[in-house]
Amino acid sequence: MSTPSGPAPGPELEIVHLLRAVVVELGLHSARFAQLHGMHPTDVRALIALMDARRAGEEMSVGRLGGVLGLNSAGTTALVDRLERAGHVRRVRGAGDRRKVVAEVEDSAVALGRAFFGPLIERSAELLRGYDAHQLAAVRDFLDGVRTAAAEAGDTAPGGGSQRDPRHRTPR
Amino acid sequence: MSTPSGPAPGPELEIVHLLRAVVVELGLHSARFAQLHGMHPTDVRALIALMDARRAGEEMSVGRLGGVLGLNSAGTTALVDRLERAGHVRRVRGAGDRRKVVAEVEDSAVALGRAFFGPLIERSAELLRGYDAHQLAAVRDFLDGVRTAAAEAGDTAPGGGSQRDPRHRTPR
DNA sequence: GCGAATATCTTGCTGAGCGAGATAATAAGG
DNA sequence: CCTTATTATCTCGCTCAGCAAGATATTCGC
Repeated sequence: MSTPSGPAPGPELEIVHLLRAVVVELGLHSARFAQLHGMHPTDVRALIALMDARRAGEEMSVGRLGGVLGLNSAGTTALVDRLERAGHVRRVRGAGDRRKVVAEVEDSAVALGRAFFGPLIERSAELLRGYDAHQLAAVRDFLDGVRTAAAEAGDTAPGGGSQRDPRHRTPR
Repeated sequence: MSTPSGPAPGPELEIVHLLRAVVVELGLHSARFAQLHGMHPTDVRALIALMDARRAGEEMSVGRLGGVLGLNSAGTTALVDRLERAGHVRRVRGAGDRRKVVAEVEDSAVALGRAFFGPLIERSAELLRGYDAHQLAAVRDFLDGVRTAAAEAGDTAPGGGSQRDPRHRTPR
């Protein structure tokens, strides 16, 4: 975000500013997780993407992972090398297409993430339990609206445009 | 966050998951801003911190900036060098303490940030205008609660502990 | 089966960030 | 006022994440 010295600090902008503060704070929390386990921010993002895929029951190939994270193939290979060396991930040849290499998170990595982020998730869920349906709907709609707005701002080409899974970024 | 394959996908966890998605999406939006202007994620974080300080009316020395971002002195010097070279920041000798070097954002950088993030901020504020006081309070309290929980999780030493302005990280 | 397309890996390089130490300015003592 | 310790920043050399280009292996169309 940024909110650079807004002239009118209305009640809405205060909340937007608060959301930005939350983003910063959660980013720092992820950084602590990374440092605690000798990982880099990108490694954490990769693990999150892999866990999301696992929960959704879909395979995450090395190439798709790179697309999600915005890395090229060389960087993605190095990333999976790091995660594999640390024992957080294992490489499995694609069942249907044997050119592909599917990255699967190890249960130990899932346990690591749960142990670190679990308390924060539980605390957040607990906060929400204190609200009625009317309020929950507001929170959900606001978050979903912001997410959609940010995603659309990326799709509707603001100049730079392509970042979403460019499969190497326009190889001529 | 991470929410690694929770066993009970209650209505609260869905919102927590949504918050994580928002964090990811806003991170990608910042990354687009960075790439659009030939900057790195750290540079964007630094500009945000500098604009926050400017709005709060306080000086941000090079050392304090490094502490906020979790960089050591060498990395911070290189960071400010980059920002200065790009014309986003200028170095000013500290008025009271002439050992310090205060980094000030140029107006052009503020304009850049406003132009890019302004629409998203405006859209978010617009969403909030559709809610009543009861709902606004829920959104505000939830965000503030999550922010506080994440910040406390960092302070109450989860093993790694010190990350918040460690002034070089405990030099023995 | 042969060539094009796809998916990953290898090689060499650029640059962000770290550790150690140099330099400059302030603060505390005598 | 001069010396010594402390604080703040900068310089140097290094490591490693990520990029570009090309090599290798597998699949698909004809």
